[in-house]
Amino acid sequence: MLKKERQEFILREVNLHNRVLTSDLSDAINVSEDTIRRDLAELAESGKIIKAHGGALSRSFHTSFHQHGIYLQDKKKIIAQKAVTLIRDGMFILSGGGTTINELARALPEQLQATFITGSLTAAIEYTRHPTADVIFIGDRVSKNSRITVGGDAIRQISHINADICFLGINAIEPEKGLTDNDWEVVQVKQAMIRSSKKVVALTISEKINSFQKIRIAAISELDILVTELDPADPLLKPYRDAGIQVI
Amino acid sequence: MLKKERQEFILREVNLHNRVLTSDLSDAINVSEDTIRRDLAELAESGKIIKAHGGALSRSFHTSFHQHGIYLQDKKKIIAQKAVTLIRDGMFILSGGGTTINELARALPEQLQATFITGSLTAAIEYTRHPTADVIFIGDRVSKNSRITVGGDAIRQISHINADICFLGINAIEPEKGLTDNDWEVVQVKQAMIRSSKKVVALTISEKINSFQKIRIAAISELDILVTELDPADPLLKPYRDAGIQVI
DNA sequence: TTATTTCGTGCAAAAAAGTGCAAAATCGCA
DNA sequence: TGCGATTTTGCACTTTTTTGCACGAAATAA
Repeated sequence: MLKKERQEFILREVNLHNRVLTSDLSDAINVSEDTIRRDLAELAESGKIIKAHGGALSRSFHTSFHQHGIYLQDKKKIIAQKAVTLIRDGMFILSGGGTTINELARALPEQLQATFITGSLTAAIEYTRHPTADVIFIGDRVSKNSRITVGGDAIRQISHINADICFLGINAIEPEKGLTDNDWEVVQVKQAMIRSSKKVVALTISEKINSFQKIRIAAISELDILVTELDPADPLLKPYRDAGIQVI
Repeated sequence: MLKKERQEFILREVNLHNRVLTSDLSDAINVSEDTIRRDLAELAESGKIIKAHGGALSRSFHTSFHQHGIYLQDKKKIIAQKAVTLIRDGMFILSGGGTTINELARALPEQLQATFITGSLTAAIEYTRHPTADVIFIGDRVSKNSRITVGGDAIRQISHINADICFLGINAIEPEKGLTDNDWEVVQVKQAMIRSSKKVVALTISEKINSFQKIRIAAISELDILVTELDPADPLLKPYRDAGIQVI
């Protein structure tokens, strides 16, 4: 079998089954694994597949359908950079959803070894992109607006977790009214997450500070850390610092 | 034998067998390999064949592959169109993951009122795009390769469901070996889905028919309906029709 | 952690390709 | 037909490509 022919075959196999093993291919084509490895390396070099330990993956499967709209994305990247400093190896991390959390997932250091528990479809996809992080998904009914799972079963499952830290992207925060939202079911889930975490971290862009919505998630006093794109010393954040919240 | 005559012979041979070896041609036409090499070089120069070390490949073979990305998606769209005809209002539908299932989710009729239960992150996102469909997510650990949830909890939850129909995008099907896959955890989940459904529908492009992988999901007899992009009367599908499977 | 698998690199043998050349065949043209 | 020019072909030789193997490094699994 010709080399080019062999590579075509491999390419077809990868695209058909999404993933191939070096050993299987070596077996099927009857050449040494070294040869297959070299083929995979070449195909990966030219961008046709994605190489992995032990085989290769289809490119089409792994390409990210990127978030459209870069609305406020820079700010959210800054927030994500700050937030990842709170994560340590071995942690169990409860995570909400939203674009800020997605940025957090993308900002994770390469070699991090941690477990992320979330009910957000988009956040889960971002977390699974990470090479070593484990991802646990909280199942239940999916809320169409927010693309997170909501409902009694989700809340029950969250209540069984003892997480080290909880990251919530929040919609509104105000010193008196606390954390608020306008979706009753989402609020229930966030409350459950707060109850199941040793530490609660709220992520928000400065625009949402000192705003509030209809339904209360939690009082300020239940919050441990607040992350914004602002300097921690910013006067806008003073009420929260005064309330004993660590602002970064 | 004239030079032109010889080159035409080579061209026929290439298009017939998709590949030729320099040594074979030299043998068949009784000229030195140098001459064959020069012929191949000329034919490749004028774009009639693809040269390779040791011989040459058919051009049609190679190019049809290059467009395979789009080509495959078209087939999957056809499959999705056929599969949606099986869905009725009010149904509870178990759904696996994969690109074919994603197409199914996009092909749902606007006014459909049904409940989709899935453990695939990408499929769930597609289903939530539908205006009226309800989406239930099966939670557990997320497998990085396939981006579906796997594990005992997922299987336990699936076992509590009594679905009307189950759509599985499958990796390999063969009359004797049945449905097979190469990821043990994914297989467990698919088996659970089959057990929990009144009807089992397998979706697959024709390339995967009569191929098999390492781990068995189910025997052919457990399958009710097979959906491919081919005409149901296609001879390739005969063994499955004969096995009592409804092929559409 | 330890054990196993897989990877990357260098190396050597074998196959194939490129190169220059000369003999043979073919062509062009009177 | 004759004769030089051109093309084609095979051969000897060198260079490149391909492939499998060995061995230490790295990654993964237990």
